[in-house]
Order: sequence, then C-alpha cells, then structure tokens
Amino acid sequence: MSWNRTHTCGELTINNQGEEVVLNGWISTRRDLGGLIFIDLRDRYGITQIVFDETNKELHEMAEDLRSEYVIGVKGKVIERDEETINPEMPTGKIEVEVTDLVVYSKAETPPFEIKDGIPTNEETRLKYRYLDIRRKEIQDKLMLRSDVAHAVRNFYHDKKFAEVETPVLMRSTPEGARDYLVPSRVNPGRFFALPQSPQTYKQLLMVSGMDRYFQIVKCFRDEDLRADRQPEFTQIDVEMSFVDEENIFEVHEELMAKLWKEHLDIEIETPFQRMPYEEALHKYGSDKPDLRFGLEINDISDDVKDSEFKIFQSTVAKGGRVVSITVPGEGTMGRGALDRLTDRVQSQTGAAGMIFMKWQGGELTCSVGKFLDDETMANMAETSGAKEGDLVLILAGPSPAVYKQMGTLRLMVAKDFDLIQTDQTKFLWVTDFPLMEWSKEDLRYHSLHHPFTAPKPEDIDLLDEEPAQVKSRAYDLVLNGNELGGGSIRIHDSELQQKVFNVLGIDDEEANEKFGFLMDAFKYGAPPHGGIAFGLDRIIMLMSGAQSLRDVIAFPKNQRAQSLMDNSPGEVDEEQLLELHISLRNTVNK
RNA sequence: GGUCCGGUAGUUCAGCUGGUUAGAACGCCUGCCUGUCACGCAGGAGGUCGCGAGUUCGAAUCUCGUCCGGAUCGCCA
Repeated sequence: MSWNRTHTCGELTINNQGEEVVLNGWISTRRDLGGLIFIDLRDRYGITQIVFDETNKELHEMAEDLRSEYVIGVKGKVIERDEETINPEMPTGKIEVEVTDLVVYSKAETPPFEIKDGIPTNEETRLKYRYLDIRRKEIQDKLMLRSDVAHAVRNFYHDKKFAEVETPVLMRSTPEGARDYLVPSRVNPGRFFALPQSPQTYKQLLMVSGMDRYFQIVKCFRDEDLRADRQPEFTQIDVEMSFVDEENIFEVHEELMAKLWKEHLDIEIETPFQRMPYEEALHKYGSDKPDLRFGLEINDISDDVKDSEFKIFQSTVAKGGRVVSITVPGEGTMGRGALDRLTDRVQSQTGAAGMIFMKWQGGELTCSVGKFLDDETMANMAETSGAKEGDLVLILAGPSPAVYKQMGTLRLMVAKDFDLIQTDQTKFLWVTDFPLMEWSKEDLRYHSLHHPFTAPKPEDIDLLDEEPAQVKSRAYDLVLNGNELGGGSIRIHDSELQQKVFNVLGIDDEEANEKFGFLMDAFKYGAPPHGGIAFGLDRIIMLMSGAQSLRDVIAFPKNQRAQSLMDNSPGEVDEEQLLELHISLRNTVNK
C-alpha cells in the first residue's frame, strides 16, 4: 500500500513553507554526513531534497540503510533553507522536506548504469534495461515531448473537423513497396495477414465513403533493414482529405508544423514554406531532401569541359553524363593530403570514380588535371562554378542522375567538415513534381517512386504509354534541414486510370483485380478527388528534441537486428503453436 | 548480403612494438563526519580481457575463424 502523496517531487516551493506534506519517489542520490542525511527524492516531475537528522534516532537509523533507487514515501514538513544552503540550480532548491515518517515500498539492486543524464553507457546495455534508461530525465523529457506533440496533433486535426478513424492492423499483403510483416491465419490455413506499411488503401476508401477528412496516429510496419532513423515499427501521422489539391494540403500542414515548433520549441516558422521541384533539388543539391541551411550549390560545368583534352570529361559528356562542381569558399589552401583523404571518402561512400579539384590562389587557377586543360577552359569552369580568389572547386564526372547524388553526398560531407551548416536555422521545404515511376534494372520493370495510387500530372498522362519515366506525379515530400519528415500525393480517383497505372507498373489486370480489386471497385461507386500525406511522428520528435537516433524517442525500440534486447523478441514458439498455424519451419532455419 | 568501427571490473575507458600480480575514473561495500547538493576523508571488494583455434617458452596484445553491438551501402512504394 502506498501513502497518498500531497505533492510531486517537482512542485514544492517557498510558498509551501511550513506545510505537512507526503512525497513518493525514487532515491536519486544520498549524501550521508553522519548525523545528517540528505536524499534527492525523484519522480517524473522533479527532485526534492529531503533531510533526516538525529532528533528521531529510529528514523535516522532507517535512513542509513536507504540506497539508490529504493522507492520510498516520506511524511514531513516543508522547511525554508538558509540563504547559504539554497541550490539555485533546482526549482525546488529553496526548500527541503524535514522527514518525520518514512516507508520503504521497495528496495533496489544497484542498477547496471547510473540513473542520470549524460551517461556514456552503450546502447546495448541501455536497451536491455530500457525501464531503467527511461528513469533518466533526458529520456523522460523526450517521451514527454512526444506525448505533448501527439496531444497537440490530435487537437489540431479535431479542431479542423478531421475524423479520427482506426484502420485494421491485420490486412492483406500487397505487392509494391517494402517487405511486409506477415501474420499467419489459424482459421484460414495457408493464408496470411500483413501488418500495414501504411493504411494507404483504407484511408482512400474512407474518402470514397464520404468521411471527407481523416487522420490517425498509427503504427506502421516495414520489414527492411534498420538505420539510426529507421525502425521496423514506427508511428505515422496519417492524413487524407477530399476535394483538395496540393495547395490545400500544404496550407493545413504548414500551419500544423508552425504550431508545433512555436508551442513546443518556441521557434517561429515562416509560412508558406519554400517549394522546389524534384529536378531542381536534384540538380542544385544532389538530393530529394536538400538541406538548405548552407549553400554549396551544384553547378553543371559540362558545357565548359565537353571539348577539353581531358578524356574523362569528354567521354562522360559524350555518353550523356554530366560534369558537376561545388565551390567551397576560402578553402583554396587545402593541402594535397587532405584532398586525397576527401577523395577516398567520396569514392568509398558514394561510388564516384574519382574527384577532381581546382584551386584559385594568388590570381592563378590550378587544377588536378590541369595539364589537359587550357587556361580558357579553367577560367570558364571557375566562372560557371561561381568561384573567386581563394576558393576551392570540387568536381565529379559521371552518368546522370548518379553523379548529382554523389555530389549531394560530397556537399554534405564538405559542409560538415568545414562547419558550414547554420544549425540555428529551421528550413522547411516542400519538394514537388517527383517522377511518377522509375525503371528498375533488377526487376526489369517500372516501380512507383511514391506508391501506385499517386496521380500523374494531368498534362503528362499521355506519356504513360510511351515514356513512363518522363511522367511527373502529384507527389510531394516535406523536408526539414535535409530530413524527410513526410510525404504524400494527390491520388488517382478514377478506376480506369488506376488500372492503366497498374499495367504500366507491370501488374496485369488479373493481379490488379486480385490485389486491388476492392479499391478499383470502390472508385466505380463515386470517388471524390482526394489526396493526403503521412508524417513520421518518431522522426519529427527526433528532430524536435535533437536526438541522434530514433531509438531515443521510442519507449521500447528495436536494435539493428530488429530485436528487442529487453524482452528478447522475436522469440521461438512452441511446436504446438506452429501446428495450429499450419506452419512448418524449413530446415534451413538454425535452431 | 557488402564495407567500416568496436567488444578488457557493474559502467566508461587505458593497456595492444608479446614478458612480474591487467590499471584508472565513476559506481558498489565498510568506517568516520550536522549543511550536503558531483559532499568529503580513510579503507575494501570486484576480471573467463566476447568465444574458439593457431603462432610462441609465454597471448588482453599477433593470425584465422566465429558471435555480439553500432555506423553505412544495397534495401526502405
């Protein structure tokens, strides 16, 4: 049984002086001065110092046995501290509680790591004892931010007349996209549910149903390899709206983002956000999620060098590739060794064949392949690159668009190396006009860039048959400081067009009908034009809180092998369970 | 699946050109201490150097294999 607390450990101030109070909490630290014992009592709300002196011998003896992380309750009186013993660092630092009664609810073993902020303990240990990790304030703060943001998001959509609708977690597996997590059906031998990669089809069906505006904060699942910013189960803010175009969706969500950043980080965000077509993002920044907090824009110097003596430049341009550059201001003094190391990194991280550099120093242009280039060519290259005296120009050559992506990676590397990123800035950006599909060399067919329900730009529909790769889509991504926060599109709401897109994607009528027949049928009964978007809530919280890893903003995350080190999942199951599910394990599985 | 980094006390790390009994800090335990808040002081316990094989008179140290963790590429509509 527990004593009813009168206050939390974060709320007593000088105004409570003289009050008899009851506190419950964990022992954070104990400072035993012999006749006097101080304890920092901790709960989610804060820390309050409690004091035991020797006026009550029995109580003092009990206090001597208290240890870190014991869970206790105390009754006592709020005392104003003497001037010289005030702790200005703590909100409760002007008072302490003089204990008159103590109960130990539960003792604690010494934890494997200290429960305090800034510990260097490796993640493996922290994940195994995640319940202890979450006792730490810096993790609790992140979970509280997440809780507050989720609350604000719900209020925001409810205020705008969105309906919060839950969609199935057990659904059918669909082709396209990420690998599904599968769930066997006991009552349907040999059949499987899939966990949703997103509630995409359901939210579109809700539009057909006339729900008009839908949102959901919903778990999604993708069975792909993990990264610091990628977990197998993650949470989306999922949205769909009827009778809208891109601008309507942008407007609502610019307001949402501005509100979140203002109310939770006290950062003013200007709206509307900048918009940039995919092609511009690729050509200027070498990325579909450009970080706009620094310059280093990419220049196309192909025309300057296509007739030069340097064979690589010549042949690259002749084969339809590009020669591109970035100019690093004031770094013309960079030494050969440093440039070689940078070249190595570029090669190993981007697959670029090599890197060429040019320096402008003392009024003279020098280039690593200068003996093949005349002065005029180098002058043109420098001019197109926007270089000035003292600058360094880095050049890559290769097939497009690969060379742009390589340059995009180099651009980020250089920005980090030379500390060019203005980290105090918050640069939201809509990237628009994505290609609808791209050719997959592996599968020898077209793949949707976004998903197969994305509407093509009306003016490009005629290109679907002849040049699918040229068709632009009505998809958009929201990017923040080089991170993809979310993406969406205006959807196809016409069953014939949908069927056509499936066909171009290599899904024949029969398969389309089998896998997506329900959606195309639905469109035959009156489908409103509609579109939507989904944001990664985990990623938003990660960026808002400055966390380095998604794992820090998820209460119970998985490690890189998609395992939970705490409960040791996934685990084996009994033969009997498998039997019920009509499943037998292949003998390639190592037991 | 590839590449890179790492694995030594409860924790974080040092030791790694092979050579006495594997060290430090924090934590933990004991004692002293009435104004601490990173309390202080004195003392103490704590190790299968991830695991296996090899080289060697001798391996934490060198080699190979393997397991584990992380970063990253592929992958992620």
